[in-house]
Amino acid sequence: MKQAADTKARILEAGLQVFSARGYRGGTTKEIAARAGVAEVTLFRHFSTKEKLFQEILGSFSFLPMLRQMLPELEGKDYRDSLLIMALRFFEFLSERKNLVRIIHTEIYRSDRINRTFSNFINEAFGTLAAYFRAMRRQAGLREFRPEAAARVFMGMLISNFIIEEFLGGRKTRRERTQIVEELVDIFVKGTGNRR
Amino acid sequence: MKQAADTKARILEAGLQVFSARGYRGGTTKEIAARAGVAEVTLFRHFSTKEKLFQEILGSFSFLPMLRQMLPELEGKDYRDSLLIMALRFFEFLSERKNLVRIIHTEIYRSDRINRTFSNFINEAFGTLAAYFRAMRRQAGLREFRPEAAARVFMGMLISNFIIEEFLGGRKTRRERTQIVEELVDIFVKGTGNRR
DNA sequence: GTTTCATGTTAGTGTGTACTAACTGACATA
DNA sequence: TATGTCAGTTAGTACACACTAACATGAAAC
Repeated sequence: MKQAADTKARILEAGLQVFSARGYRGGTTKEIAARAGVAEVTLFRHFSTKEKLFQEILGSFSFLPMLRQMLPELEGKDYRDSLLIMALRFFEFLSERKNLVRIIHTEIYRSDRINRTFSNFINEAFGTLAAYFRAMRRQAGLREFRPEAAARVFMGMLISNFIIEEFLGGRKTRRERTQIVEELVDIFVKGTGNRR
Repeated sequence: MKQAADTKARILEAGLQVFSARGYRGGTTKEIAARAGVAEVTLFRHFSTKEKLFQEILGSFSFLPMLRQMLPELEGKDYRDSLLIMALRFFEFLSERKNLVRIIHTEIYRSDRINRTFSNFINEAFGTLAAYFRAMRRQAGLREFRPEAAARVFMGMLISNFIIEEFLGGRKTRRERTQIVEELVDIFVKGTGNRR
């Protein structure tokens, strides 16, 4: 039974990789099983259908808990520093879940479930971030701007730059990536901050 | 022969819709033919393979000519006004090609050709925009910032917000959309501009 | 009126793929 | 020793899908 759990985990990991590389339709149970080092029939013993396997893989994506946990930690910190930390952690979060991000990115129109999940995720993240900006605007005396708009700009520039860096651009070192994120954040901070 | 061209166009349009809704693998020649109102065999008379049809559909995407044409028109205009015009036109451009954008968005990892095409597009657009920012920085006396970073932030916030609005969010009126874009641009202008 | 051209109809072929059935073997536990 | 669990092997089913062959039809061009 310990072994069974292990096998299941290997299949999930293999599924993640294969679906990420080939999409849901393109990823065959045969290839997934091969990559997991099990017989195809074993895959079906753990997951009754391909769809079930897919759903289970998706279950692990959520950024919100991390965001919620991060916000209190930032209390008292400088506005720019806070944003930089958030941005870097967000980038890291996405990096660690690259394969999952790619699946969501490509399957989002075809799967109602992904679509709903992701819409909720986006809306909650926007809401939470907007609340943060609203608080900071009072507290740190920022410019006049709609917090919702700021949340959109912030997340938007991060997500799309992550995707471009990660999936389209050439490999970057950690150092280079930090530098890019820093520049993005700086422009944003000047766009919403008061002085400096 | 006039009729033949017309039939071909209908197949291309149907292909665009079907591939957009179901992806390349998910879009069947049967469904495309049905939507175009032709027999499946007619589709294969016009396009020897499904792949050829797909490639021909993709051929029509390019933003760069439009960007190049737009830049001279903006000469002499206010920095903020210029950016707002560019942003709105870009949004409109994407809206008009919604289906194509969706295809690129989802097929980009699976098709080398799309990947190359799109990488070039992004790099050229970044380059052109960066040149614009470099010129403006001198001319309009903007803050110190790396033009490449500015180009990234600008395109990034627009693209990702377009995708979120268009494919995930609820329907928006033209007025609301303009408002959102305006807010994004404002933050960006404050982030890079000198005063105001 | 005959030929040509674009398309339709019907009936396939070959292949890939999700999923199943039936049986076998290895190992752990009681 | 007996039993239950987990996985492998082999062989298969059913279906969807890209693509083809052969012949028919209707309209326009000559």
